[in-house]
Amino acid sequence: MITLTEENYIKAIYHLGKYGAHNVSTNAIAKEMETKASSVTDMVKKLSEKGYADYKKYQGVTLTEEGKEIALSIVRKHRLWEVFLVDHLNFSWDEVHEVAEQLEHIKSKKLIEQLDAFLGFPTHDPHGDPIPDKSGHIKKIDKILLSEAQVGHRGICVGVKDSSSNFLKYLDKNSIALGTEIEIIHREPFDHSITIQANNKELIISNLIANNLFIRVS
Amino acid sequence: MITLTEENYIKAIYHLGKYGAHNVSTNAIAKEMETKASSVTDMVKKLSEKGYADYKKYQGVTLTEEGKEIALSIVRKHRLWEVFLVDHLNFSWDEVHEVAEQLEHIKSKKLIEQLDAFLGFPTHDPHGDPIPDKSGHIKKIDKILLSEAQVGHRGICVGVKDSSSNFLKYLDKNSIALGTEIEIIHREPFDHSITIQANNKELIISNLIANNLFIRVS
DNA sequence: AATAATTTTTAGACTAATCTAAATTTTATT
DNA sequence: AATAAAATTTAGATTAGTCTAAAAATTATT
Repeated sequence: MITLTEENYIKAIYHLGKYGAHNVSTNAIAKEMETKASSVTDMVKKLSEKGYADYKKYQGVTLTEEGKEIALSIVRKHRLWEVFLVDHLNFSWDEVHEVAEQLEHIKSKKLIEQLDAFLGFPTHDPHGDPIPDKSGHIKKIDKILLSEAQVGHRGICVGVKDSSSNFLKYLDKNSIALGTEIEIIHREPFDHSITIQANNKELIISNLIANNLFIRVS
Repeated sequence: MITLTEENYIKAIYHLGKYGAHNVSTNAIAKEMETKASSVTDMVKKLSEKGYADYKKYQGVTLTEEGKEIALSIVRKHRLWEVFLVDHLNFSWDEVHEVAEQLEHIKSKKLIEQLDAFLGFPTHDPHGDPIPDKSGHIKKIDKILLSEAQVGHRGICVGVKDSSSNFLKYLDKNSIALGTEIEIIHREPFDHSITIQANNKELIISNLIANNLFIRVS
């Protein structure tokens, strides 16, 4: 049987290793999990013994196929619950994370499949992140960061990279949501801030903001 | 902070102490929790130190007001989730318990209040058990066990005492559900089995069955 | 009232997960 | 290549919850 703590470590390793298949470092996991490196060492040894991860001393860790499957099932549950909270329980996109962190550990195959059906088999969560299907497959859409878009181009907002409450509240305040049409009017060479047109209004956003907003160019 | 295990002990003490305010014995808790008496002793000491229970050596344990509040909030969550599973996720009443046991520990005030509203503020769960309101108040209905009903009387089924899967499946098989009209035709003196009329059919049920079905006499 | 049976508690050990502090290994810098 | 800095691991302790086996208290029976 897999414990809640093991699940959380597997999820952390998955998220840290997502881009590029390189080994995830002990310190990186410790930072992500807000724990100490020594605790991480103990746990990755255990995950390795149980067959969820490959670990060699001082060399970092990667997930095995079994580990990845577990990670994807947790991600799937997390994102489906987020959709439920936003679509049916009046949560806003900056409120869902904490609760979904708890709900993602509920174990019941029937529950999650019925929930999926109840929600209409959504493909993306409220932050635009893709929801793995029953067999763990993720449908990728070609999105780019707003900071990488060229002046003159237009696209629609399809996701956020950072989903911290502060960032999401900033977007709400400026009427930027998933589906919002955005045109890049001007990029300021000095600070890389960007002037965009959205909701028929011009808005200047900092490079940091632009670096955390995904659009699909149309 | 209260742990998951503490919550489960509090819930067990609540359920065992529900009828009559007498002290709950160590052995009774051990049986309910499927654990050893020595573990129970340790835990009730801890609950007592934390202010959730009153405990005196060899004398059993009762919940404090704070303990009762916690118990009621867990019961409320459990039963609301059961309604959700049955009403919206196609679970049958014999499948909900295990999953609700997990969901009842999710901590989020907003979640449970929004869920309550989403479900239309239900007053009873799929087994006919009352759902405590936000402030822990339970609305009691006057129900009696079918085994206590008099021959000739009629009523509607409003709850089950046992909610084990086997019992609930028996009821399904015999088309008895919450809301079913039942008339007591005959009681057999020898084994206390009862002949009832339900769904326009006569049915003989054992005393054990009759002892686990609640009706409201009409 | 004494003894037997049952219940409950205590003592001590175990596992999972964590931590601090020290030791070791790897990586970076001179 | 030697040394300094950073990252990682080990050793040993701690907490929550559990267990077995033995001791103590309560309850039942003669």
